[in-house]
Amino acid sequence: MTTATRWRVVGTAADTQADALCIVDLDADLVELGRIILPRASWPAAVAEAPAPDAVRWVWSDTARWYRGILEAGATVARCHDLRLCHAILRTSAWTGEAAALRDARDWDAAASEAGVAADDALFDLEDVADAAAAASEAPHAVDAALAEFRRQIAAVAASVNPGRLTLLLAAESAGALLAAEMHAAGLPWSRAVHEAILEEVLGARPAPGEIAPRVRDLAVTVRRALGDPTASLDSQPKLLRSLHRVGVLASSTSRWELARYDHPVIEPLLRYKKLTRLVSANGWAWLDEWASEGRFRPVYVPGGVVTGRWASSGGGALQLPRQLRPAVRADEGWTLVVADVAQLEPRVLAAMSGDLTLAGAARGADLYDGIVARGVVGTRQEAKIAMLGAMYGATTGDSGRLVPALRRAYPRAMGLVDDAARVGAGGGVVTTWLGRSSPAPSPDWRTVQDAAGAPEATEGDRARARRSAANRGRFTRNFVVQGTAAEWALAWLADLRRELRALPDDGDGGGSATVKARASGPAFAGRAHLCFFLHDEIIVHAPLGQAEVVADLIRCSAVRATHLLFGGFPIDFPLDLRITPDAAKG
DNA sequence: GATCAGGGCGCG
DNA sequence: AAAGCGCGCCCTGATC
Repeated sequence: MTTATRWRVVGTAADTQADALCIVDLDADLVELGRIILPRASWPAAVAEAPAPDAVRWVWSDTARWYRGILEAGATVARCHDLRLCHAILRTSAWTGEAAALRDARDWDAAASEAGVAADDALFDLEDVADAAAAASEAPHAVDAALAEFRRQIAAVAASVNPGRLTLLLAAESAGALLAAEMHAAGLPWSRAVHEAILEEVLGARPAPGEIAPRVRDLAVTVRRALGDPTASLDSQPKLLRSLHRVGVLASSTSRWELARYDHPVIEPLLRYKKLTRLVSANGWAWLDEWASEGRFRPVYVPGGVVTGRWASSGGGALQLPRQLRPAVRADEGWTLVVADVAQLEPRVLAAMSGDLTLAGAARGADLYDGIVARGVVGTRQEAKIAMLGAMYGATTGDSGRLVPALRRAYPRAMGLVDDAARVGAGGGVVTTWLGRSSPAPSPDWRTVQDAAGAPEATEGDRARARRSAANRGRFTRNFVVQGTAAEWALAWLADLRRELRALPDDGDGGGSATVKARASGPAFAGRAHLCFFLHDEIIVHAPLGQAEVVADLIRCSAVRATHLLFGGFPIDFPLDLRITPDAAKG
């Protein structure tokens, strides 16, 4: 039996020319087994040809930086440990042990991922690294810096309050980093023709550069007529507001929901105008030209980009694609999409993490809100939804605030968890998700405001300000525990599914156009079902037609395994809405 | 000319 | 019909 290498740390090599890399093999106890130096050009090959690739966990400073070249070379890796992302988790987690050493490692706080920077920069482009600041930002990428940080992190987890859960979190976060890079490389299949057809239907024919789309222009005329001012500016909020005031619409803002309350001939065309100009500027022809080429939209995902642990995105508004344009997400010929989203992810997560068996009972079956109504807690599904969102967001007024007490009576454990989180946050404390991600400590400014309110000479204004900012922070921490744990469930789901999809056989049947066209997904994914989109509680898998049913089963099984991984035997369902469809239009 | 904050709105 | 969490992006207008 051979000794399986568990960890391979990669970084730039010290004391040599800048284009040399070093790989350090470690055994399971982090004992160094050996080092190799190689030229950077052979890095992808070194990965692709490593023995027993699925037994290796690569340890590197930043997934976006190290993985891109591998993907371009047509290879993938099974597992990694992303030091930058794990550092960010561990240095703020309330559970971390021996955290002082991590906090002293300042290089790692500053290290920004390459994911967000220009994608066309060459890997390891050190040519103009002349000044100290740039050199410092390179420091974490050196192999010995990476190795030292890795040892600090392993020690911090081992000495933590809950090493098991933190280990899960770091693994899930790192798997997410791999997936983010892979989905960028694969791209979301995007039909330019469908997108153009939608634009033309809604806006009219594509205008010449500098011109305004026909429907927008016509609507602007209508709106200006209703305003009694042929030169009124519709795109400047202050000017539009003044124009509205002149015709008797005394709104305090020009937001849609406020304008909708006024009865005036200008309102209807104005709201339509706003809708259309939004489509033009956010996802119009310019977007199409910039973001959709070769049948793919390639957003830059930013794992860990949100404090709660959700992903963010950069460029193209990947996480804000309007439902209107979803039909443009279209599988290649011979392929299909498997689209799955979780019904009411956050309240289900809340039920599980609070151990609220009553709420978990209401959640059994397809619709949690119907379950709440069936138990007589509130009257309608809509009320159940509003009440639940209000409870998780901290609503105090309106219908939502009025309905929350009913929920509190029916589900004291679940509501107690979010109420506690709010109380802790309002008092300046830190809250922590199920797997160990903690909210940031309050800012010095926040503390100053609270302290000022406690001083003897404080005014009523000081106290009101402090109450307001305490309540704001309470709503943030209230939501943090739920949103953050939901993000953890989703990551566990993704990571498991990714592993399952990797095990599928390559559909390399050479079947004509299907294989040819799917090449847009890049060499690593051309013949095999792969994840191509992720949005908080929804995934899309791009799959060869023949694998669709298998993929659907894998998606369901992964959800079950993710639930078990996080919540053990606690009886909570996470039902999926799942469909196999050539396009991602929402029913 | 570049940058920033606020309003507004798309997504969950 | 609504006001309560987390984002990114576009537009405008103010400011350097």
